[in-house]
Amino acid sequence: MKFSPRSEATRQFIIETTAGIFNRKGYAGTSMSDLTEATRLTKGSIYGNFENKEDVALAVFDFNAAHRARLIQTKLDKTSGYKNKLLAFIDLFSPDEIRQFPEGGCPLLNAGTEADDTHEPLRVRVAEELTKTQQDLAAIVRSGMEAHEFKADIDAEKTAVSILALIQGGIFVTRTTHNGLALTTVLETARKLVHEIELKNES
Amino acid sequence: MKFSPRSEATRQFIIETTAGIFNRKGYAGTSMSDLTEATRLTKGSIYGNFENKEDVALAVFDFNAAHRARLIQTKLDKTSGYKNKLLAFIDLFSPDEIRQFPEGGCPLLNAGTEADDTHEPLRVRVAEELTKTQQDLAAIVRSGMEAHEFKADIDAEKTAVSILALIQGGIFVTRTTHNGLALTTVLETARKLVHEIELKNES
DNA sequence: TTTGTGATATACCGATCGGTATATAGTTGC
DNA sequence: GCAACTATATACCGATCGGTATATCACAAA
Repeated sequence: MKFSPRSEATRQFIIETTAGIFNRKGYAGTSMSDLTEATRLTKGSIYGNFENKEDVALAVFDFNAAHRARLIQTKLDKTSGYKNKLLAFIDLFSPDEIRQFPEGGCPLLNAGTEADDTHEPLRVRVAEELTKTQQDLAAIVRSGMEAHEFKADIDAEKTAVSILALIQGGIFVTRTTHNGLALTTVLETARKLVHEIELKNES
Repeated sequence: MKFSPRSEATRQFIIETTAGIFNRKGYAGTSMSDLTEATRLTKGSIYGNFENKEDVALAVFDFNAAHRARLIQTKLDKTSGYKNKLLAFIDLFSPDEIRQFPEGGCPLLNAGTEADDTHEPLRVRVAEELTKTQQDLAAIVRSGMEAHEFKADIDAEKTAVSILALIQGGIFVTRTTHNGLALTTVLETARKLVHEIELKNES
C-alpha cells in the first residue's frame, strides 16, 4: 500500500514551518511534538501528510537545500563573467547576504555532520548537493579557462573543492565560536584563490 | 549537595568506551541505553559516576578533544621549523594520519555543529578548542615571521583561520560525500597557503 | 437537507526516554 | 570471620517517544 498525502497544501505548510526547527535541532533532536507545537496541528494531521518522522525530515531537508540552491543559482544567473560568478558565490556568505540562508545555518553542514554516521538516506542527499555545488563551481572555472579569463592550466576541481571547503569550514568556525570575523577572513582567502587563477594578459 | 564520582577508574572506563558513540551519534542521538550496552554496566553504575547524561557527554567531549589536542601537540613538538610545523599540522589530516583521530571524525566539527543552536555549555567548550587551535597556528606564523621564515607582513590570524577552515571544511565534505580525494585536494591548497607566506631569501 | 468525502482532531498504544531509590555484591580493616 | 564501607545491579518512576485507530469536522454534490 503506497502512501499518498491528503493535502498538498498542508504538507507544504508543515515543511515550511518546521524547516528551521530541523535545521537547528537536527533529526534526532527534533520530536513530533516540536512539529505539532510549531504548526499548531495535531499528530493526525501530520501523519496524514507524511509517512513518518523520517519522511518529514527528508522533505524538510529537500526544502532547505532547494532554498540554498535557489539563492546560489539566482545570484550566479544575475552575474556575468566567470571570475565575477566565483566572487559572487563567495559574497553570498558575507555577513549581510548570509542572512538569506535558512535559519540555523547551512543545511548541508548541519544535516551532513549528523547524518554521516547515523542516517544513510539523508547523508546521500546531502552528498548530492555538495557534489553538485562542487561541479557547478568547477564548471565555472572551466568555462572561465575557455574564455581566457583564467589561466589555461588550472585544476578546476581543486579550485572548486577548496572554495567549497573554505566556506563550509568558515561557516562552522564562525557559528560555533560566535566570531563573525572568522568567516569574513576566510572569504577573503577564498577571493584570493580566485584572483590567483585569473589570467592577467594586459601586458 | 555536591556530586562526587564513586570510582574514578569506572568513570574513566565509561568515558573511553563511549567516546566513539557520542562522536558518531551526537548528544541527542545517544541514549543512556547505548551507554549501558557499550560498557556492559548498568544505569546505577553510570549514575554513580556521573550526575546525568549531560555530565557524561561533556566529559566525553573533553576526552575526545584532549585526544585531538594531544595528537596535534605531539606532532608539532617533534617538528622543527615553523613552516614545517604548519605543514606537519596539515599532514595530520592526510588519509594515513587522520585514522589516529577519534572514530566518527573530528569531535570539534561533530559537537560544534550540533551544539551551536542546542547546547550552549558544549558549544562554549568546542569554541574554546577551535580558538585555541587558531591561536596556536597564528603563534607559529608569528614566530616564523620573527625567525624570518615567513614574510614580515603576513596576517597571522588570517593564515591560521584559513588553514583551520579549509581543513574542517575538507573533513566535512569528505566524510559526507565519502570522497576521500576532496580532503586530499583541500590539504594541497592548505600547503599552498603555507608556501605563499614563505620568505624566499636565497637570492 | 441529506449524504458522501476528504482532512484534521482526539485518544490511545507499547516502547523507550532520562533518572532514582534501594538491594546486592566486593573489598578492606579489624 | 565479621563488620563497615564502597561500588554496582535491580527494579521501578513519570514523562515522552514515534505511531495509529477512530471520531469529528468542513464542505461539496445531489
